[in-house]
Amino acid sequence: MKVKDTLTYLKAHDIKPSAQRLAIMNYLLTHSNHPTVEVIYQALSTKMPTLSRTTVYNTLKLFVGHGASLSLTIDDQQQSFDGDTSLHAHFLCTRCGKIYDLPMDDSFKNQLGKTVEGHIVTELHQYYKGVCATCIKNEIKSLK
Amino acid sequence: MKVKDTLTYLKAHDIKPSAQRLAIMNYLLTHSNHPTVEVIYQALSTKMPTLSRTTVYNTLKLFVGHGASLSLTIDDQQQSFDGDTSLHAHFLCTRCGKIYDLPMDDSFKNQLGKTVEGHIVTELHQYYKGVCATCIKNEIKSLK
DNA sequence: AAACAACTTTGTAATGGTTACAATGTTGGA
DNA sequence: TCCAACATTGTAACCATTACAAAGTTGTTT
Ligand SMILES: [Mn+2]
Ligand SMILES: [Mn+2]
Ligand SMILES: [Zn+2]
Ligand SMILES: [Zn+2]
Repeated sequence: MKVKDTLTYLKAHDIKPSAQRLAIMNYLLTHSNHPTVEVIYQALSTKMPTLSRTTVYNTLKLFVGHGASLSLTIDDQQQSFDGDTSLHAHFLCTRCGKIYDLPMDDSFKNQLGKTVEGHIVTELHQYYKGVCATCIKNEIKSLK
Repeated sequence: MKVKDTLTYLKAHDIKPSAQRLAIMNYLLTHSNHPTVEVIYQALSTKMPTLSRTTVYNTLKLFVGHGASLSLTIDDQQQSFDGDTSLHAHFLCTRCGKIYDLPMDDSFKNQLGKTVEGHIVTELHQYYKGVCATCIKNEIKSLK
C-alpha cells in the first residue's frame, strides 16, 4: 500500500488529507491487527513525534463517520479499529486478546439495509469469543 | 417471577444467595431492558437504601462468571446486562439507545462449542444497529 | 507578499465508567 | 457464644475518552 493509494482512499471518502490523517489511515490499511488508539499512537509517534493522542481519537472518529473505517466494541475495555470496512466477523481470544478476522454468515449479511421486526438495520456485527489456535498450541506445548 | 424462583435460579448457578444478589438477579429476570449498572442501582437503591454501586458491579461480574447473566458490549460507552442467557441477537437503536432482542441466525448458533479456523468458540454475539420501529414512527409523526 | 478566514492539531484538564482497597457488617458452623 | 470466611460498603484510584482553548497550517483574496 503506497501513500498515493491512501491519499486516493481518503479523497474517495470525502476526507481532506493531512499528514496525520494520511499516517493514521495508512497504518489502518497496512495492518490487520485491529489496533486501539494507544497502539496506533505508539506506532506513529516515533516517526511523527508531535502527534497527539487527541488527534488520533479525533481522526478515527472522523474516519468512522465517513465510512472509511470501522469501530469494534468486542472488547469492553478498549475500542479497536479496522481499516477493512467489508462485512466480516471477528474472533476475540480471551487468552491473548488478539482479534482475528472471520467470514460473516451470508444470511446475516443479507439483512443490511433491510427492516427486521420494524427496525431499520444500518450496521451489523458478529463477534466470536474463545481461545485462538495459537494459544491452544502454546497450551499443549506447556503440558509436555 | 417470584423471589423463590430467583433463589432457585441462583442456587442452580452455584451462587450463594444474599439480599443484594437476590434483588439484582430478580431485577434482571423481571426486566428485559438490558440495564446498565447505573439503571439497576437507581432502580434498587430506593427499596434498599444502603446498596452500593460497587456491590452492583461485583455482583454482576459474579453472575456473568457463573453463567447466570450475560454482559453486552454493543454500546461503546457503557456495559449492559441481560438476565436472558439464551442465544439471541440484539438491536441497538442509535437514536434512542434502547436495546431490543432479536432471534440469532441458526447457522451462527451452531458454531458454539465448535472450532472455527482452529479457534475454539465459547461465546457468540450478534449485534444489529440502526433506527428502531418506535423512533421511525416518531420521526414520521413530527413531519406531519 | 500580506492579510485573513477556515480548518487542523496539540496539550491539558475534565468527565465518567469501572476497579482496588480497606473497613465494616453478616452468616453459618465449631 | 465465638470465630473464620465471606459479603457489602464508601472512598479513592485508574484509565479510556472527550472538551476546550491556544497554537499551527492551509488556501484564498487583495
Ligand atoms: Mn477485521
Ligand atoms: Mn437480550
Ligand atoms: Zn490467543
Ligand atoms: Zn429508537
